Amino acid sequence: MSNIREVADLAGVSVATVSRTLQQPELVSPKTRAKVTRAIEELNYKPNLMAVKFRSGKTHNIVVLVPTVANVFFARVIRGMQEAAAAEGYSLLLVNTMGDNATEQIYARMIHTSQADGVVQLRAFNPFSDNDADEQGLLPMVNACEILDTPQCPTVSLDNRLAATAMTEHLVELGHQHIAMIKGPASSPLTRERMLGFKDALQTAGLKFCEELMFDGDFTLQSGYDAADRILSQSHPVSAIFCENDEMALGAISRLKAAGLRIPEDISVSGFDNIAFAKFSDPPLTTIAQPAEEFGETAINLLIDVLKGKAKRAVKVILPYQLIIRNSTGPAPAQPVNLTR
Amino acid sequence: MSNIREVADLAGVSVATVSRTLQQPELVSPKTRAKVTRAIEELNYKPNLMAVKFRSGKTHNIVVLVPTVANVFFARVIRGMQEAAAAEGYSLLLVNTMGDNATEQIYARMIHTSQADGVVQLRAFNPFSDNDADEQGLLPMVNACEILDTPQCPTVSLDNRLAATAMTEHLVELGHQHIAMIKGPASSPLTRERMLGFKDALQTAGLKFCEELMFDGDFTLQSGYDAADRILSQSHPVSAIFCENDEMALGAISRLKAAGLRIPEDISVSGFDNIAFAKFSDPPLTTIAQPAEEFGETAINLLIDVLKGKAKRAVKVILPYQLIIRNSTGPAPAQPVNLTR
DNA sequence: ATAAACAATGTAACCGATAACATTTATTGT
DNA sequence: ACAATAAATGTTATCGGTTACATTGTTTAT
Repeated sequence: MSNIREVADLAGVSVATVSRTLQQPELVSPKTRAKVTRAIEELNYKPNLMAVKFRSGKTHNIVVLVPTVANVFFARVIRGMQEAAAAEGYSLLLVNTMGDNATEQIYARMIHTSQADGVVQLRAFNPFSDNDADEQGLLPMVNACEILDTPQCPTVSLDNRLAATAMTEHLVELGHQHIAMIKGPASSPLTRERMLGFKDALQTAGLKFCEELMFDGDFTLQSGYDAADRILSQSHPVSAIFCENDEMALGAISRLKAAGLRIPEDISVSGFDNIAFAKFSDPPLTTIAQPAEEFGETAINLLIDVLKGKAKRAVKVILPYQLIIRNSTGPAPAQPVNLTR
Repeated sequence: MSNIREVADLAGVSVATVSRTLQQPELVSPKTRAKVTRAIEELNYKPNLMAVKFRSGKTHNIVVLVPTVANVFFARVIRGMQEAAAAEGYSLLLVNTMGDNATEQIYARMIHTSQADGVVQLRAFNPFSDNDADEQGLLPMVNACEILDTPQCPTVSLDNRLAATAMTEHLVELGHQHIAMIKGPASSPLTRERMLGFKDALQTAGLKFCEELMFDGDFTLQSGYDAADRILSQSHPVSAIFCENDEMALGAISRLKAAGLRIPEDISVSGFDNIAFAKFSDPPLTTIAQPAEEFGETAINLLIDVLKGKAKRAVKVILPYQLIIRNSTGPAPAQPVNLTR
């Protein structure tokens, strides 16, 4: 692999001239430029960007902490990030953290070892909180999707509380009075926010909130299936289930159908995220659409602003949601269906 | 950010000693080691890995060309790669190429600019074929999942032809004689291989292959839906549809149900990949399971072997498939159902 | 006691590009 | 024609580690 010196020798100029030919060609005479260009081609010279990055102290790498790349929603977010990063000449170091704090800390530390310039965190966990407590909020990080309670960095989020309220109102308008909820992990702020929105709507509607109708899940299909199973074997009446994401909704529907229930005639089910599968499920899923790609794009652009020093750290972007009504939700049955059969 | 020289000064030793304390502590006396360690802690020194990578010429980065991270199957492959890479101290530079050749060439070239050590390509396209034709097969690349026709590098694949034969035999055994196929893009070798396997099985069973029953798709839900739509509006009898992946199968099922057809009583549908949704669809999908994570893991390990110079380039790993029979396939109806109603 | 062998540490070149500064060459004005 | 200025090019320190080689200090063997 040839280096800049070999090119300089072959072209009969100095290394500075070669460097200038590539960086500021207008400073080099056309004659010299031609010589250099020829030498570059002859040697098939490609600048060693590792050297450039080392010297400049800018890696143009961004570490992205993703809880699970296998999640369809995150896959869309990643796509948005990818495009925004490419447009600005940045590369993404994607890390599938499986929600493991230690893993996130390790990878976030790549900015300390000069392997990356900044971090995008898609989970409500501060990977720097540990041993760099003092530096919190000063490190180039952007938090998107699932937001920290007291973020010191720019954030990109949805108003989950309001979105959950909108969904709940939709169910209430259909006449549902006994609404169960399949939640995400208790540790997730998303879950707390969506639950608050759910409660808000119930209160407005004059319905009472029932703790026994809250079921735990972990955003996977299987957990939705299992939660539905628990719903079927308890005694409270239920005419609708508000699931905190589409995967769990689809898992729940699978279990409800296996029990012989019709959706939405016997029981309504709603999701959250509007993943591609939502439109093609049977019945198509009522859900909340999030601008996933825009989450990624915005997060990356904010981070790049931070890196360029031209962003205020207090930026909090809130993206719009959209209630998508399909056929998995319908009017509440005249009288509660017996779930345990 | 402190550097090795500051540490050396504070500890009262030379930079070489600091370096050795970190790299080969056994060469440093315990007394000195303690001094250095203390200085490192005091300054919160973290080696600049960019400098290390630059000096060593090894980036420990691997470029991964993924057609779409949004594809659930690839998401699993990525997860496998991630784990294998982390175990060996490598980072992944994930690139969502959208199947664009130019994009792939640009990113693959990162190994020329010393930004990455090797490439994992998940598509049947040689990103080096362009202007580096001479070097083909000499560059550190591993091709997985969708394989080049004449690969010059190690590959990891499934025997797609045999898997498709197994699936087709399953349908034939159920009595299906009029089997349609929803294919992937014609450019994909996967499609060619699976079609060959499909033909093999038909021939063995003494059934004739019918070109009119081949429908194009692009591995997305929507394309499966659209293809099913075309199947419904043509005149040949069809009692089963072999879809080349699960997404298209789920899309097709959605359309068939909308037409009032029962699955599998009226028409059977099979998929390929066994994504998580396959188990929870209605009906659960008969499909071919691929060890997705193992694809990723094997690809990364092969590449690392290549990078270490201890792998022969002719390695071709073939991973096992598994026919998963669920309820989307069933006995062929006694007499062909009228599709166009 | 002294040479030989070994352990511990230091010195400085090096990786490849960039850019501040120095130097040479060309152009302009009078 | 010659100084003044501008344009083009060259020289070299620098980024932060690693490591070959040199040097100094400590044991061991005879």
